[in-house]
Amino acid sequence: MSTEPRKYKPGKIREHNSQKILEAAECEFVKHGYKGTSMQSIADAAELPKANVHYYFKSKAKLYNAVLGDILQRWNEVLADMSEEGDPAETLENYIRAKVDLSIRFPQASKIFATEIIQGAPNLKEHIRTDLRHWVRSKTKIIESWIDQGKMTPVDPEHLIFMIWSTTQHYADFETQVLTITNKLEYEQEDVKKISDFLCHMILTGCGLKPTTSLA
Amino acid sequence: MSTEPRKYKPGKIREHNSQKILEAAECEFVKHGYKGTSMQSIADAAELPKANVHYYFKSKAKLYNAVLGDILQRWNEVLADMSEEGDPAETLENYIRAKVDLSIRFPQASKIFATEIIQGAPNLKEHIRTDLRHWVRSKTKIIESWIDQGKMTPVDPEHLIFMIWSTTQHYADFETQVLTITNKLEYEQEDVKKISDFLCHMILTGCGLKPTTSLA
DNA sequence: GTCTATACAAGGATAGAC
DNA sequence: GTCTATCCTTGTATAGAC
Repeated sequence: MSTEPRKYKPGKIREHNSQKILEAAECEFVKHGYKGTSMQSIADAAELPKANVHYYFKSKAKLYNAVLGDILQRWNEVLADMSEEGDPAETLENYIRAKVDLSIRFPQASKIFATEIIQGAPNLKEHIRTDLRHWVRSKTKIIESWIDQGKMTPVDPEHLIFMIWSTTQHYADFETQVLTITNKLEYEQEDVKKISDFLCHMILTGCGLKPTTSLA
Repeated sequence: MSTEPRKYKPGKIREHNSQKILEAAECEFVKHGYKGTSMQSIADAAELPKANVHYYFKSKAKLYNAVLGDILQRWNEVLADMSEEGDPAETLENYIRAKVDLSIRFPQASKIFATEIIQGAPNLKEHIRTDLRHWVRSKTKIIESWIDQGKMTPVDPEHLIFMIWSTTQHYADFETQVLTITNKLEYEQEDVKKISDFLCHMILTGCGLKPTTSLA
């Protein structure tokens, strides 16, 4: 009877539940870290029995790695297409704005990534040593070529990248501190613009470049 | 017999053990977060029985708060004496160098502080809302007065402070990532100088100021 | 595919011997 | 003051009913 006219397609429920679990897990891992998070609390947040979480993700470690994978994927969408022929000011500004945007929109992702690295990157060390290092190498080469072409002030390209990462991600990771100090409940559109404009001004000026937007 | 000629003064052992526990706890809390750290692992790291840790610090929560207190105290040693009459370039440069120095020397303190804020600052919200906010207010006033005096470019003082915090603390919190990408095992003296020089150049230039040290 | 019931280990905390 | 033995809770994981 109830087996013939299915309300949902076979994989539909699975997909839906998996997604709910992943979102709940992301939220819990942010608040208590990997070891500090229990499968029970994830199940509660996902409104599913604990055994269900195990059924879908086998173990806590596998679930955590699934969450990390999701985050890295989102991260990789902002890979900044730089080229030696491109304009440094425009390229850097685009990258900074994209990173700020990502930090404001997905602070949780940034927070889990940060926690993972703070704790010594036990699950990401390989990714950093290979993928991320290569990405940085390719970008520093382009920045060096810009410098050789006299397009910008000679600054250390690696530290420039670290500066962009640290300043943009700060608004996600230290969200609580920033909002509390500025006496706000959440970021507004104008805050995002102000932050991006400020960071573009500071970083581009430091590189001897002229930001397209001036400060208020 | 053994009660008369004491080898150590009464409070001596207590002080020594407390210190050992605090150091061990700091180390464990960095690696696994508050909830993820067990009293057993702290006791093991301090080379004492578990019950001893409870004897000295009553509960895990109290021990964690003791660790946080220690960190805040160290933090407050770098309060940067700014004044409206002072020189912006010199003042900012001193502050940046002091912060980099602290990050390199005590990365663990920075990491615990970062983890605490990432998780929503459950134990530090009050401190941020009162002490830290007041500190920031007093500094922004001074920076604003520098701007009014035409001593520097008009940039948002709050975001300037956030930039100094984020860029300097990055070298502590994201130590693992920075070292892995730059293919190093640990920071060397010349790295510290390079980082400080770079940050001073970028931040001061962005403020329309001239760093005392030029880039290589 | 879903969930209840349960096995078994680990964690926080304390009583009480030394 | 120090530490062993123990209590009770919570955690991960799974077996087996539905």
